[in-house]
Formats: sequence, C-alpha cells, structure tokens
Amino acid sequence: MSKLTIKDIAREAGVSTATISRVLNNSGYVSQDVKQQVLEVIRKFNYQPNAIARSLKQEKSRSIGIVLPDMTNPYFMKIARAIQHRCFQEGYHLLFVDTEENPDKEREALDFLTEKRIEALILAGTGANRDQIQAISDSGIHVILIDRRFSNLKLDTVTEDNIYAAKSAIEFLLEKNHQQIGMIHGPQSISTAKERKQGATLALQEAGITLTPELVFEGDYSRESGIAAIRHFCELPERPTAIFSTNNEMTFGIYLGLQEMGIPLDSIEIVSFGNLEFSSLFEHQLTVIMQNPQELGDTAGDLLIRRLSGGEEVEAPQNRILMPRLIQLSP
Amino acid sequence: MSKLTIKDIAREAGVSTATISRVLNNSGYVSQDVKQQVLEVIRKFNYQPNAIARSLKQEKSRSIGIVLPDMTNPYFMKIARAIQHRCFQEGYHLLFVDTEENPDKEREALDFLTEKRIEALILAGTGANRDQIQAISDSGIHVILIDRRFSNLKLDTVTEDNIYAAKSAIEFLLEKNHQQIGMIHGPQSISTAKERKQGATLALQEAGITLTPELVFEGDYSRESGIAAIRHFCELPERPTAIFSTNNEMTFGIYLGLQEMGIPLDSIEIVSFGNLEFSSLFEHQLTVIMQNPQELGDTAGDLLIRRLSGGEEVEAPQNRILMPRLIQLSP
DNA sequence: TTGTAGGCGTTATCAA
DNA sequence: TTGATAACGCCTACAA
Repeated sequence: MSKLTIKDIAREAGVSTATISRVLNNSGYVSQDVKQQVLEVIRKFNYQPNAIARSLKQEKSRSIGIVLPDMTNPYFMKIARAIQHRCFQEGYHLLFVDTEENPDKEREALDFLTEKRIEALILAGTGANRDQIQAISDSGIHVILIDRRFSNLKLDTVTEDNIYAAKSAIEFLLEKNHQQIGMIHGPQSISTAKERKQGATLALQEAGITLTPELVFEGDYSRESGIAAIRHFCELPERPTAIFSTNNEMTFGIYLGLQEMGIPLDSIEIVSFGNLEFSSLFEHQLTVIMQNPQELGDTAGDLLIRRLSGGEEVEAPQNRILMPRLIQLSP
Repeated sequence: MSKLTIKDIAREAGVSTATISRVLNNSGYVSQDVKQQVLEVIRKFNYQPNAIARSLKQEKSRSIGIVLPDMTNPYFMKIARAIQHRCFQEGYHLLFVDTEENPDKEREALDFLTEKRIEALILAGTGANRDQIQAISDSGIHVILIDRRFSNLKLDTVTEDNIYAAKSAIEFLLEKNHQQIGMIHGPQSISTAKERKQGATLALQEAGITLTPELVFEGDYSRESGIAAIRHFCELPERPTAIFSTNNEMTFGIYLGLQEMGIPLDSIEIVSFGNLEFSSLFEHQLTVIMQNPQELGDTAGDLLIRRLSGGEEVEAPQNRILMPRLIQLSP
C-alpha cells in the first residue's frame, strides 16, 4: 500500500540509487542499456518519485503562493488561471489561498505559505499585513502584488490604472452633459476602490464642479450596497441622472434597486467597472470599464518567471500598469 | 537570506534540537522555563519550521488534491471554497489544478499530485482517465468524486440528482401544456450532461411522447452552442414553445440567439440548470434548477475529513446525492 | 526533563 | 560509466 522508493527500484533493477536518480533527472552519464532497463522497471512498478523528498534535498519547493480575496470571483480566477499556465510550463505549481477579504486569514495564509517554503508570492491583498509582506520580500521570496497595491512598498506590482479609468468614466458622463452624477464607491481600505474614488474626484475638480456629498455613496463592493445606494439617491430632492459605479456587483445591485423602486432601467445612465455580460439583454444606457484579467495574469506570470529564473542581479521593482478600456454598450 | 533551521534555534537557545521540536509540537516533556525561553528565541528570530522536512519525516503531506474542469466557473469554486474551509480547520491544505476539460491535462495533474503525495483526491473529472483514478484509489489515497461520477467505479461520490432534476423540469413544462419542447444538451462524455439528457428523455417517455430528433440539439455547455440551438430551432417548420437547457451558459446563449433573431425573450418558456441571476431584470418566463455548490462542498468536506481521520475500518463507498430545486422565477 | 542519533526519500559529490 | 555516502531539516525512539 505504501509507496515504492528509489531504493526498491534500484534493488529491482540491480543498480544503485544514484543511477536511478540519474535516469530520473537525465543528469550525469548513464549507458543506454542501463537506462532502458531502469525505465522498464520504473514503468513496470509505476514508480513515482517523492516530490517532497526531492524538494527537501534540492532546497527548492518549486511552489508559488497565490493569495486572493475571493476565489469565487471570476475576475481573480482568470488572473490565476493565466498565472497557473505559465507556472506549469516552467515546472512550478501554485498554492492557492482565499482570504475572503479577511486580514486575519491573510496573515495565517502568509505564515502557512512561508512554512511551505514558497519561492514566490502573488498577492491581491486585503490592505492589511504590510509589515509581514515586506518581511517576506526581505527574506528573499519574490513578491508580486496584483490588482491591488500598497503605497510606499518597494515591490513588484501589476495593476490596472484605476485612477485614469475612473477619470475617463466621469469625463464621459460630463461630456454627455450630466449635471447630477451619483457615485458609489468601494471599501477605502482596498487600493483599487480608493484609486477609483480619487480618479472620479479628480475629474470633477478639473471640470470645476464641486462635489455634492449627497451624491457620493460609500458602498462595500456588494450587491446590497448597490441597492442601498439607489434607495439613498431616490430620497434626494434631485435624483442623479447618471451613476458611476466602481464595481459590477454594486452595479447589479443598482439595477435591482431601480427595479424595486419601479424606476425604468433606461432612465438613468450608468458607467461601471467590470464585466456585465447580461446587459445586452435589456434596454438601458450602460458603459463599462472593461478589465483584462487574462492580460494581467499573463503579465504577472512573465514577471514571475523572470524573477525566478533571473540571475542574481537585483532589478529594481517593476510596476506594470494596464489600461482598462471604456466600452459603450448602448447607443 | 536563507531560512533558519531548528539547529540554529537550538544553538541560540542553548538546548538540543529535540527540545525545540518538542516545544513546536507540544509533545513530550519540557519544563516551563525552557519552553518559555525557547518560544522567546523562536519569536525573536521569527523562526518558521520547514513544512517540507516535516512532511518527509512524518510521511504525511497533509495536502489534498482537488482537480476541477474550470477554475473560472463560480459553481466549482464555491464547492472548492467550502472544502477548503473544512480542510484548513483540520490542518490540511488544498492543491488545486484546473484541467480546462482536457483529459491530457487531467492525467498530468493526477501524476503531479501523486508525486506530491496527496493524502486524498477530490475530483470533478473530464470523464477520461478511469484506470488511473482507480489506481490512485487502490494505492490507498482517498478519492471523492464530486459533481461528476463514473459508472461502475467503487468510489465515494457527492453529486446532485441530475436525472431527477431534469425529469422534473420536463414534467413541469408538460404540465403547462407545452407540446413542442426543445432540448439542448451538453457533451455526453460528462456524466452530468448524460444524466440530464436521460432524465429528460425519461420524462417524455413516461408521458407517452415520442422524441422528435429535430427538437434535440447537442450542445457543448458553451454560450455559442446556445446561440446555435436557437438558429437551428428557428429553421424548423414548427418552432418549440419551450426549451429545456442543461446549463446556464447555454441558456445565456439562447437569450442572445433569440435577440439576434429578433424574437421576444418572453415568447418562449425556458427551464434551465444553473444560476441566472440577471434574469430578474427583464420580462420572460424562466424556471431554474437551482444547484447548491456550497452544500455539495460541505458534504464532500465532511466525508473527506471522516475518511482522513477515520480508523482502519474500511467503509463501503459512500454515495451522497443532493436534490436540486426547481425555482420558478416568473409568474 | 533533556540529549543523542538514526532515518524519512532524494540528489550530488567524490571515488572507483 | 557506476556506486557509496553524506547531506537536506525535522521528528522520535532510546539513553542519560
């Protein structure tokens, strides 16, 4: 029942373990005859080398930690899949952890991963655990922050330009002569949410428009907060004619809210971050900021492999920034 | 830069490595004084034991392999999350692999995982690699098939009752007096797709209705095949008045197809497997077979932990079957 | 209560 | 071209 070891194979093939190892790794010299014979025995007994022992000996885990805030969110999983592709190609594998946006779980996850001796860490963080992350980087583990980043931390990042995208979104609405633009933001502990708010605010400032506090709703990236935003906006003397929403879940909530209040969906113009595929199925005015998780994952994967296989020359931290595109879905 | 070992800590604390190990594992005797002192040193140097070495010594990886056909599909990831919860609680962790429905990738994944000495395998398979999976089970690794199963394989399974659900779906449409029911099925290599087709066929038979081949469209669980189905149905002399779709992606395709053909979405009644959250946003007649990935994950997690911590008594394979519910979303 | 030492399954160095 | 053998970092009899 218990697994065969290299010794069993060596005995069976009548050679030393060293020879088996050489065959396994295509390293050193080994005559064709012996090689064939050894391969035969390996196949016959379906021997599989113990990756744990190999890792210990080589002092290389060949594993990469990836820490995400929500494994059920396809956005993050598309990033993860792209990275996994690249890693498998190069003989690495991923250790996933889902923090569910919980800083405590994140801390535990990071401890767990360092004990597992990951060679690199890919992180879309909760916003907490700065010091621990810095320490991991200092200890020689390559760290790449994806989607979300920390200010003043000298680490590799691959992110989208949220400020620019949010700014464009507001400018788009201003060009269409909207005077009352409602906004719904995400948790300000998350860098993307903060930057989207910054970008939107910046666009209004540049247009010389003073921010009306009643038109700014602080949501939490959840569907419920989208509904809540609509309830709030409907209580205002002057309802917004357009809404800028900083993620797709909240936008879905907005539609649900409008429906709940009996307001026609096409009576309000919406610009939203994220994918809203279903939107083509009904009449309304929607523009989305299309993100590109696959490109983000590919970029992070390339950077990762470069860091892992790169020589000793310590490069400066890389900051790759992708540009989301504004896509108008309705005329 | 390189990590500290138990020896370093032993030297630093002026005790033997055995003592350090005892402190780390709360095993054996160790005086309070020494224990405190050791903990102090561990904290001071931020020592983290090497999980790889520990695994090798204990001949326990404490890792569970989980193989899924699509990591970007929230259905599977909700299952995975539930399992991960349970595993972390018990000190195990998950090794994820996404096969992208590719049997070759699946085979590679299984090899990879067995080399990593997983203690259990959770699998939503492509339908191939039967022998390899059986061999894994025979070698003493607990195997639990989720969502999809193999006929005639004596393994634990946690699945949904697809036959029953599909049968109910058709019965529901028959009760509403639909005479022309179109069906779109998934790839018959996947057990769920096959069972859904079986269930639907069974319901028609029991109602004494002969199957019209033109009304049965063989799709592949993709959005495109949903569109293709509509194009096909529209070419028939007599269009179906209702459609039974065996997954949500194809149903989305159906809506897109209807829109493309200029057919009002509410002119055709649909029953579909899977979640279609957006559906409440427009007028149409939709009934869904609501699946419960979290319950499936919880069930699999419980079974898994029982297998892992269960004594030597070999229990017969368990087959847990969950009942999906038919939910009418429109009057 | 603590320490010594052997071994988990590999790989890699050195001889032969 | 092959074989002995010493690690890798940890745990655990067994001694002390």
